[in-house]
Amino acid sequence: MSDFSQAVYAMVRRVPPGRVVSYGDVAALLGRPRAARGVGWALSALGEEHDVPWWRVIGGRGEITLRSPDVSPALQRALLEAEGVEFDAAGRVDWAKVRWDGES
DNA sequence: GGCTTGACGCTTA
DNA sequence: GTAAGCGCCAAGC
Repeated sequence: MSDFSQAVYAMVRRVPPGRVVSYGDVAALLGRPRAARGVGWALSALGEEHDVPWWRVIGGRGEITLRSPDVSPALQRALLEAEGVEFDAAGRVDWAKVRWDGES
């Protein structure tokens, strides 16, 4: 496991319930503003054994963007809704409201 | 060391 | 507002 992936997991673990962050934001917090793809790759590499709330990481527009067959967008939406994150008719969250800026 | 793939993002048309 | 293209970074082969 590379330092970058480890840093990604550590950062995601810091995301409090009811808040979400974009791949680009996580990358930016790690010092790589353009490494959104790298963040996505790291999360896609997550195994069964982990305590990383990956569902709190969504696309830059506040919309869920998944590619993994093991996880459906509906599941991620359900997990977020369970934490108090509301979705609008377009399937997007109240970005300005639930966006985590890196502070506890 | 170089090419390909992928949970992304921004710019331009 | 939607669609397509280019650029970004990390990991696997």
